[in-house]
Amino acid sequence: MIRLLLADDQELIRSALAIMLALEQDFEVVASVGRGDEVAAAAREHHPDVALLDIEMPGLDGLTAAGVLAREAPQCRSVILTTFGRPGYLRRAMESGASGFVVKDSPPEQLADAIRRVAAGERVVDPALAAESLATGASPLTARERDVLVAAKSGASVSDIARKLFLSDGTVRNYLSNAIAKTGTRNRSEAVRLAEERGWL
Amino acid sequence: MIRLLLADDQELIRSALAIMLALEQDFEVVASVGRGDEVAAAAREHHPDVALLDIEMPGLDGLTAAGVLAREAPQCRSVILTTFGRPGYLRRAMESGASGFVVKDSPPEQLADAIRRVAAGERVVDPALAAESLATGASPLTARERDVLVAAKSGASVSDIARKLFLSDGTVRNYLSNAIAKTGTRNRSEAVRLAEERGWL
DNA sequence: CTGGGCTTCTGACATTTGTCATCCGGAGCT
DNA sequence: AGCTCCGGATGACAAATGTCAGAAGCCCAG
Repeated sequence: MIRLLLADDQELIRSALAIMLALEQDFEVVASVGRGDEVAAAAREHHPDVALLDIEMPGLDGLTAAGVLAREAPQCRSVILTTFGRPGYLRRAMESGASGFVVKDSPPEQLADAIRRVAAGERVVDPALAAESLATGASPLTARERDVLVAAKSGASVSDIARKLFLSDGTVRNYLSNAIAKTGTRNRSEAVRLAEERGWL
Repeated sequence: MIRLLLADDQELIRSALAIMLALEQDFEVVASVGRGDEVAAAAREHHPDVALLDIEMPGLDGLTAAGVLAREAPQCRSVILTTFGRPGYLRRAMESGASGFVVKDSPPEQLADAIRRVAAGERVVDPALAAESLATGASPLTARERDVLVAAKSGASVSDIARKLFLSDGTVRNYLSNAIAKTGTRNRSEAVRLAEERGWL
């Protein structure tokens, strides 16, 4: 019997997944939470073998939650289950100690299969995604360049960003300029979009 | 017996929902598609009473699909089932002839309840969302202002937008300036974000 | 038919962005 | 000790963006 923990902020999806997975004879859903920061406590209480984590959750995102689990409940392996097959997410998931990565539009048997293999100690990754991940490669951005892009996401002006990061305006403009050059885009918004798509933020 | 059609691009979610809904004794899932442009054909073939439509789908979005259904298969009512509770989506859903609107993070009983009521001829809307929809009100943007914002979404420059819409650069700048003023924001990107959140695009 | 709103355009202007060259100090490597 | 790379900064310049006033045509409601 494989004990499962479900973490997804959308109740409807969480319940539906719980019901679907419970139909498999060797699965048992022992806990189900709607926030990333409830994952660790639930794992301590219910001792799941595998945690299914959505990335987008209030409180704590799934990638970070996987890292916390790896430290605090090492007997429980993590599978990231998410909408977006961003290559950068995959990389970060693996770095955070997750054992599996499944996108929400894969066929249902694939999820069950992934869970069984992860429970057995294997690492499982959507093959199409793995290929793309290798192709797009790691982020070319430095830490600061990333910070500036993140701050620019909401449409902030140069001086807004400068104030938020305690930098001078000119420095911010330089970082933005570098980021634009490295991403091969033509302005701030394009750079933000591309970096976000690639999972570099 | 209420006959259901499911349309959602994420296979996992679609299957999970199908299994969950099939557990209700008075529901029968008669069709399940992954693209908006397959909805009408499936409805013609399987005569569902209620169609559950996600908004984000390849081919044709759920809102437009609801409009098509209303014309081509009027005996089938539509329920929009989506991740985002954007007030503007609700308005557009109702204008396209949908009978219900449920967000994906509502509790599962609420979905079943909504389906039954819609099948019985009622209109059903998430109450919290309805309130917000009235509060934020209709879009203050003119058709052209909206066009320009849509074109600006991907980070295009003024002249890119101008070429795409067959306008002069100056005109585009005026529309952008108006849109920025009407949204009470401070630049293009903020205006785009806000308008998108409000469902004005 | 007159006024008002929307669309489209122009030109002028101030501000913001993006680019470039250059500089300094610290961390890390050889 | 030298070298290089990165973070941080300055100043200057060109290009893009945002603002404003004005003007013409169009359509619709009163």
